[in-house]
Amino acid sequence: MPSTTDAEPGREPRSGPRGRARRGLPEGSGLSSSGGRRAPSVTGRVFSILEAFDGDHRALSLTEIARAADLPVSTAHRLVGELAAWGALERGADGAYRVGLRLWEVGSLAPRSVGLRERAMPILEDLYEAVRQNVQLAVRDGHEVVYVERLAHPDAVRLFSRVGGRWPLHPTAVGQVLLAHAPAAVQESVLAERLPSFTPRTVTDPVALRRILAAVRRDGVAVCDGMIDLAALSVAAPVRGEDDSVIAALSVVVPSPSDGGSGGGGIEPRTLVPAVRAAARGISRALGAPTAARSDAVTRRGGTRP
Amino acid sequence: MPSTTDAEPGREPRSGPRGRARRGLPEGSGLSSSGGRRAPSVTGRVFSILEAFDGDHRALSLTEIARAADLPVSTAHRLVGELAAWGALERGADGAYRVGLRLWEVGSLAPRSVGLRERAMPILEDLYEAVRQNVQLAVRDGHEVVYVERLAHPDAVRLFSRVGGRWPLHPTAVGQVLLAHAPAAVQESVLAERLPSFTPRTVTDPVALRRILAAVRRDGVAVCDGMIDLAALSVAAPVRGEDDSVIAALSVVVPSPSDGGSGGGGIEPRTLVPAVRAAARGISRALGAPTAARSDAVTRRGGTRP
DNA sequence: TCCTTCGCTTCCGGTGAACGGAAGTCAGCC
DNA sequence: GGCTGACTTCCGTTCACCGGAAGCGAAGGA
Repeated sequence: MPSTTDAEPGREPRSGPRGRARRGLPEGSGLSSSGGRRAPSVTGRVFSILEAFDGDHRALSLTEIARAADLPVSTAHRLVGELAAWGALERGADGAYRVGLRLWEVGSLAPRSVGLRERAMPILEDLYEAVRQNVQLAVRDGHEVVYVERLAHPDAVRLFSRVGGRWPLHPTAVGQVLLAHAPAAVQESVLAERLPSFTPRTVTDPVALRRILAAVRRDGVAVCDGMIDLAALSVAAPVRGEDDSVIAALSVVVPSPSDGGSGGGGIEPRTLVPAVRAAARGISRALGAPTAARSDAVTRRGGTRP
Repeated sequence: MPSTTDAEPGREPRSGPRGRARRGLPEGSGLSSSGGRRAPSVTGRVFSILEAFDGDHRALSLTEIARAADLPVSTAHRLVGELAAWGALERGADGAYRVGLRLWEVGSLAPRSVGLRERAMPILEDLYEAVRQNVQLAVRDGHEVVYVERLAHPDAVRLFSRVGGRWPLHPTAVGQVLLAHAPAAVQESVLAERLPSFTPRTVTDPVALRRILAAVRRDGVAVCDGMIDLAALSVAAPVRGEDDSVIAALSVVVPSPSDGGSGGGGIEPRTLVPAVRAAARGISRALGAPTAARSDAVTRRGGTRP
């Protein structure tokens, strides 16, 4: 039994705040030179070096890497040297290390991001042209959404998310779509967590969330108003794969009408629903989803090509 | 002296055909159980596993990985297990391994690809809207171009390149631009190689190529007609960074007018030059390039937004 | 049904790759 | 000139890694 894929243990919730050692939690405060556990494989150390980089830390010195990865400098030096020799890291003229092109190349073979992206792109383009706002494509990984693609108009609402970035599932429209169609075990496990709140409008109550998820399944769209940022409202719809399961979600983010300030010339969110739904079906069809193919005539955009 | 970045040793030219062992070359043929050299670090083995994946091999079984990476199955099994546990690889329901989302995430922190891409995207979009053909953004790595982004219209010429893919410098317009502005050492070293030919029109003669590079520097554009694919013509211009050095190249690919067949309703390539040049300057400006900023008024695209 | 094949997984003893403290080097700064 | 902080090199010890071999289980053929 090849197994593994489905049950998914939720992949350790994205290690704590950076800089904090990644050992256990046993405070103790002591240097713990003997007690502390550690995943002591070379591979593990390499990973912890890679994890030292994130959206806010794209360039790190050797010492910073060593500190973030909780490794002795000399060890970090050796490993970083190997990583840089292969091209996983690159060293700038300033001596700082950055993620290298080679690593990006391999990463760009990931079917769940780039593979998906390639097929979705033309349709995302069209949707973007139509709304001239933020258009996002995301997948679920464990208990989080990972943004795979994003087209952003310079004048559109500024978002907190980022291509390659992660967010919790419950306060984002894409997350709600993905959660609503996730295996029951995942849903329960998310609902059992204490969910973080970002604005007064963030829904964190399990009962309320459960109701929302049911609505999302019923309507085929999720609408999130000001749950992460009071100024933004997003509308998302599910993207289905060959086996008709939901593998991604598509969203448009516009200024929130309920946000007093900026939203002035905003679009009425209701009008976005058909466009988002149609685009999501379009992508599903491009991926070979059975149900999307059925209503072909209806969903087809623009004129037929001669 | 932090060094390293510039001299660039050309990074071992993308290991041979896959499946071929990666040991030295000493044919010998023998099992070489004792003689054979090998880069025997764990990190190196991990890399050779990652290298087993490429555009034509996005899903591999354990045995295939072991064969491609030239590792004993049991060793591959252990390492692949660690990679999968972290998320660098993912195992599908079919038991095959694919590149994982986590690796893609880290890769998407690479400043030379995604960082560049993020700033270039809006301008690429506009150019794409204008020409409705293939628009590409690429950087140089050693003696190759690496394609960082690509917008392709469904009806445009089908290209051989791929986001995340590599090609030699000399037969591509982006490559010629990047080579023309590369450090002298790199240029000489490329010109000294025996350059592969792809079509009858591929320029491989060092003298001719040198002339082309000079023209590219003079004109600020490269035009490549049918050097990789007789049906395609591409026009490229340089993108400059903060220090005014060329860090990327932008191109538009259209059907070749000299190609008898399809090119029918093609665009006259000459007309593309200003658009490509303007877009490249636009990106340079967005990146903070000094020369691009200067002629701001001239390069500014479209009307000012109210 | 039994046998073979093939791919994956597990086990385990020997060993050399990796570890990391310590010392050396180099800038920048007081 | 001495100090600080970051990076690099050295080297003896040790334990993580290696990989052959055996065990499994599914698929296919007789």
